[in-house]
Amino acid sequence: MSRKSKTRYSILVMLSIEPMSGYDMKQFTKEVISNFWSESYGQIYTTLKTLIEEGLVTGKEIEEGKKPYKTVYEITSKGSRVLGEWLCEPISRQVPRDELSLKFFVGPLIPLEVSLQHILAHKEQQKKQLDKLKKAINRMEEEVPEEVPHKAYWITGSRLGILVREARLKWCDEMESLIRGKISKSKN
Amino acid sequence: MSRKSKTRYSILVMLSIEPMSGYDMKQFTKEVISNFWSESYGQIYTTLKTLIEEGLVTGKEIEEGKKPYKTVYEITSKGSRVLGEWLCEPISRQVPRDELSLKFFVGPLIPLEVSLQHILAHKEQQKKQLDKLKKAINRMEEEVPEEVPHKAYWITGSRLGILVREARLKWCDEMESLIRGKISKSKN
DNA sequence: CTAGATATATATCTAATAGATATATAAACA
DNA sequence: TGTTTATATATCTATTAGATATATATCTAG
Repeated sequence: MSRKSKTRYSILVMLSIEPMSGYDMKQFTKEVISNFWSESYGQIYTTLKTLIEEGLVTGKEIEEGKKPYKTVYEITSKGSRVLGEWLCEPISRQVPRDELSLKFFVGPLIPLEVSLQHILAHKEQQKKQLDKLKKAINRMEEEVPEEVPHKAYWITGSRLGILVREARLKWCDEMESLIRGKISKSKN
Repeated sequence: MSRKSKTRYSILVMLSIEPMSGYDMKQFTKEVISNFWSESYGQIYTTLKTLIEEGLVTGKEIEEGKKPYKTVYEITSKGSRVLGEWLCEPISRQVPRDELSLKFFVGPLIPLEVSLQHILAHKEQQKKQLDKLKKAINRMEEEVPEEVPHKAYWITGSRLGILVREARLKWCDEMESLIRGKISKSKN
């Protein structure tokens, strides 16, 4: 079974929303789908080349005003078919690599004050992401017209991000009280 | 800033618990820390070589009975120091790559029956993991002696896995009713 | 008792990925 | 005016995922 790049499909997903340049795709991952996906330039530009060779995507150069050229990519009907097939395949597990959990697996090796800092930093970060997701849902509810078939999925998708971050925040509270308990015990 | 392999540190973490062979480490990731970490043989054996070169780890060949030799690795004091430094560094963000979310971002392109299958499969998988984690906590509470300083961290660590999986299960319910609603609408 | 499956153990290879950097122009800014 | 930020593409390397190869030992079902 030959492994298949997921970058291929993430590009097809993005182009199924609207035509974009490689730069646009990087922005899209950063601003719209950063909640659950990430791509680097290295992945985007090299994968675009193979997608064109395979006829799943076409690119045309565009010039607007004095700006330098850019290439806007579009998904082909073959590309849509390939995307459709992949969407129907079972979801493959995501490999877990949670650095926070790895570090606290040997929690006794971390000075208590540092442990506390780790937790507080994680809390802050999760809160920020939570806030961003809630705002995104509000914006979608107001601005995306009801006729857009993606709307309900986009909102529910953001809900997953919210629920997971709320869970992590709850866990941070548990870990924080474990650590604070150990700190106060150590002061006796 | 040169990138540093996280496999290095995951090996040091495992060896800080107890000496192990490469094979043991693979088993350890699969059975003990699969909740939040994963390593492949390719990573383990090649990284072990560089860790030995750097003096962070030593390996000695062992023979038990008729069994073929194996090499058991131990962390050195230098290794412990390096691990301790890494444990105090801020936690770097984990790159998000959630295939389930990516697919449902273009939910309208998936046939409703297939969407339902995806959700039901994910639900099943999360339930299994949840069950495994709950059992692991029970086992730890009973079998790990109170004097082991890691105990409270191990239990709280498993709690994170539980909370996150419960959140995902709750989301599955939301997504399931969205899809079932669309299915019944489509039958009118 | 024996063929096949599973567990122990190490090693290696390739495709995929993360993250950094290089390059160049245009626009914003201070 | 010089500096930073945004647009845009391209490329390179270290890291990682996943597969496969090899060999022995042990378990198990016919």
